[in-house]
Amino acid sequence: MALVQKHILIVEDESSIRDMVAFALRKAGMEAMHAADARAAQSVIGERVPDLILLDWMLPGMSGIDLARRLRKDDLTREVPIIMLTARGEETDRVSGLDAGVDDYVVKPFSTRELLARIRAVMRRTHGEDADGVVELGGLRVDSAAHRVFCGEQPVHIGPTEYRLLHFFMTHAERVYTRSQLLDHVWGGGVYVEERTVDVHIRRLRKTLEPLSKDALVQTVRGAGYRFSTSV
Amino acid sequence: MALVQKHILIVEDESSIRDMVAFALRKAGMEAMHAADARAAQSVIGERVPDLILLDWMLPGMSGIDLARRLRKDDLTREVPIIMLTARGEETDRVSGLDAGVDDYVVKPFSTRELLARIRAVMRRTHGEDADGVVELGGLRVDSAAHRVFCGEQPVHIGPTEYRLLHFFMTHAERVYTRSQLLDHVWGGGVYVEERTVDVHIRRLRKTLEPLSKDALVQTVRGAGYRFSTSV
DNA sequence: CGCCATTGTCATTCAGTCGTAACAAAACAC
DNA sequence: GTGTTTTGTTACGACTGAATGACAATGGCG
Repeated sequence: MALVQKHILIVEDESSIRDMVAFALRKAGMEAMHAADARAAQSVIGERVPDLILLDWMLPGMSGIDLARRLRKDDLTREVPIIMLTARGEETDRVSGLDAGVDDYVVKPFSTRELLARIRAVMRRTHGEDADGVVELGGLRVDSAAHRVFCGEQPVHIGPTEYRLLHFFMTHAERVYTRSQLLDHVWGGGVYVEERTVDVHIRRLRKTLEPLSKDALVQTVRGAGYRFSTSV
Repeated sequence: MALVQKHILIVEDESSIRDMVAFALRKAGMEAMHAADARAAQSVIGERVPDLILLDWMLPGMSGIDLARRLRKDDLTREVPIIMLTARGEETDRVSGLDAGVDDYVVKPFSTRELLARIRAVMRRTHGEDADGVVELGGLRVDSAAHRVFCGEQPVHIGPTEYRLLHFFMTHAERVYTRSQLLDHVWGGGVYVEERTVDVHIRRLRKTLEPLSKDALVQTVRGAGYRFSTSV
């Protein structure tokens, strides 16, 4: 966090909030980018993919949720964590937000303290991937630059979807994700795929990890979803 | 909340509001301290640092905002959550308040019910269950993000219903719940299930806690129901 | 074009979990 | 003490959700 300055994009139409957040972010040693609506956001993202996006729920034109969904569809932005800014009373819509693959929520009005805490929490969670794009966890190593997986020194052959799934898991370990969330994060939002398909790819992922006896890392949480965890 | 009485400081110049709030707080089992202006507030805080501060926006002399800022600077009071009381129409100024690190807002006129709800929410957030929803009690840890239970570092295998039951207990400890209440809270209202079913799940919960010798946390209150308590 | 890898879906099998009833044990009232 | 009420415990059938394997469709590549 201290070494590499994180870039945060704020998508918010109210300039007062935007300025406040930008000020707080800069004071916390992050680089603040901003956009007033979805269209502007997309152009900003086009120039530089931010490390995290703060997204207002209600936006003129395309809504925050729609933008989130769109971002999840794009390979370039699929992995960028999104924190939604919602007004009080909109919390009831949480479900649809989580379904869109949003990482967290902050309800307005919020303190900059809370916002920063959430940002740090999400980044910690999403962390793992260092500068070179190498994640190492539970005896596995994913090199996203080389697009390869290693177990120790031994390279592991893995299919494209299983690779993305594993990569997502390793950068979001110790947390349950529903099938729907996995579809959003790994497949990209708005894709028309059966939820049960996730099961199959979990199976395939486990099968490739089996000969390395690393299949126990992918855990089933009955009634909830799946989890990647280093503790049995 | 029930064990340790929380001290709440009300900084408000209108005595009518002050009294009403103080009355509501005491009825809710909290200790109310009060001050009419910033200077008085600081002297009260000097004697005892409260667990939460209710701060009027407009105060004679130093404004609430300034006081909040000052409290945030002091190491002793930096972590004390602050809820701002604002008159309607001042909401536009929210931004500057949020920047001062205020945790929440209540707009006058407010109901004591809403105020209490906000107080509890802020306390839950800043104190016990915060950020990702980790509850720790009696040597057990429930991580709702990971959907997991730990005893120390050791993960505990637990079924879905037992998990929900334990989670409810740990977030509502030191209090008896009837079987009917447990059914409402853990099973969800409108489900028709025999009351005695609760017994069975209590049994199952105890069984999974037994090998950790944590089963004594789940206590029977004859004629009333069950209770989760850290004291034997 | 034919081959192979990969993908999504389905049907089937499997395993875990649930609620209930039945009986044993404990606590209580008298 | 006895009788009654309340709770503990176990076993079991029904059910749900997950694992698995097979299959057809797709698409890249030589």
